[in-house]
Amino acid sequence: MLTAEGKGVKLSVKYFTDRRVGKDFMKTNIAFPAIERLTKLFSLLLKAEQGGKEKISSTELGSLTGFHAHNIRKDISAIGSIESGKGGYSIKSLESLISSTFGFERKKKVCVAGLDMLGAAMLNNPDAGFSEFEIIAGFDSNINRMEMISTKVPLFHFYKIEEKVKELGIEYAILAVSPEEAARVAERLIAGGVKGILNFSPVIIAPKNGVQIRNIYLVEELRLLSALNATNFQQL
Amino acid sequence: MLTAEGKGVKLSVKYFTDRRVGKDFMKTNIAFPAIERLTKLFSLLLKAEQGGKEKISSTELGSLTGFHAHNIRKDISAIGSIESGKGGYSIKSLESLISSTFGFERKKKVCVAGLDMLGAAMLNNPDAGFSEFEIIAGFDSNINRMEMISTKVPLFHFYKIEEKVKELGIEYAILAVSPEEAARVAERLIAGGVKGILNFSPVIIAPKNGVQIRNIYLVEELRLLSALNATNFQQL
DNA sequence: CACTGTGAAGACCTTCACAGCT
DNA sequence: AGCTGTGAAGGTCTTCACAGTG
Repeated sequence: MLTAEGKGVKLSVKYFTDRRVGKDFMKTNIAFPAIERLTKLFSLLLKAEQGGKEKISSTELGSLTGFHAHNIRKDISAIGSIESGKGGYSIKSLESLISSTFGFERKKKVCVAGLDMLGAAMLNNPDAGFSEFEIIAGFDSNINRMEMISTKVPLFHFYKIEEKVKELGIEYAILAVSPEEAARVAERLIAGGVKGILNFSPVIIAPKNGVQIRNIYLVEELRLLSALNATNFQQL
Repeated sequence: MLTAEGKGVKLSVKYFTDRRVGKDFMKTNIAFPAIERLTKLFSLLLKAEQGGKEKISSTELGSLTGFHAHNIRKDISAIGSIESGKGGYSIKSLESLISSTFGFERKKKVCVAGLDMLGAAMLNNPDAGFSEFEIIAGFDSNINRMEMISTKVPLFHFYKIEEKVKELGIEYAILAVSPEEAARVAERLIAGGVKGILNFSPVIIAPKNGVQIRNIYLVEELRLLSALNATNFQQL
């Protein structure tokens, strides 16, 4: 719940905890880890709802996700309060609280840049079709490769990125290109106006002008797993 | 990124502080976020070394990664101390400090389970070849599909997972199967003795008996990007 | 009375400031 | 002089405990 506690600007390096709304600074109490957890809960709720369930308690959610029930309640109370009673939260209300807070109801258009095997696999990812994300374009630099890909999604050359991203209203991009191309292609996507990039290329792309970036680098993820083992790190 | 999974216990090398985990107090020294950052630094150092550089300062590392120099120095000092002088850390020494702490020198065998487009792309990932990870087997349930895949890596049916993982000494698995198969296949991999799973299937697999798991779910990653935008969240 | 909601306490992580080394 | 190394301080996030609620 939003409290109108007047507070100064705090620019911590990783987080803005205070959000400016109009003239006032409103404490949102919503932290990055909380956003991550609530996003995971959302996927879980969709599944539970399909199973015909109507209510679910923080304890149940906890054992399904591995998060502590305490933490889940706190996260939920940070974004609002909802119908709850004997068996816990109403799944429908919780779902719509999360989706309205984070804008999950709205459909969003996505493109894939880089159509080697990994990119082509993303282009045809069946899972995206069941979500609010719609993959509506693919880009590559290699005409021959593009001709060999079988897909219903229209494909274009890299030099059309800016034009098509604007024209089609693409908001998010999945990037799967060679390390050499990554920075240049990312810049074109940003110039076109995407708001976020999921980067699977083996290069770190730094966040820029409010464009959200997630870098997912296969070898680094494997290294992290092995580092966790080497230090006997125990995930809860 | 981090991460909600960052809960846990660690074995320490030097200075011990007590950390509470459940009811127990365990010794701890190196934190999850630090392991993540050091892993990223390692990839970066490899690249810098190829460029012929010999020394690098914490400030330089900071601007390349977006981390604060303070934080980087602290992370490094948590795992040991090394040759440093005028221009900063010796790249070679820093590299070998990180790799010996986390066991990155040792070669590790990896398999891919699930050979639809995404899995097949992982199987042929050229990047893995330049790392300490070697992909030496693929598994699937569909014989026809397996015959259509062109690769040098030997492929087997799911029912051989336990046998082959043991026989070949496979330590890590990349999982890219349907949501229905995910849990069963993961159990077979664990029964065979893998120590970590990188799960790209649209299902959360919970960590179990010290087997490290990273769940990377395309739609959820896109949702996180859009949630960050919806809350005006600013990354560093 | 089984559940949520939440201030307060505490664990954890980052940042700071400066001593210490080269 | 330039850079690292690190206790201490300061933020952030999680956990606790119990009040509040249908």
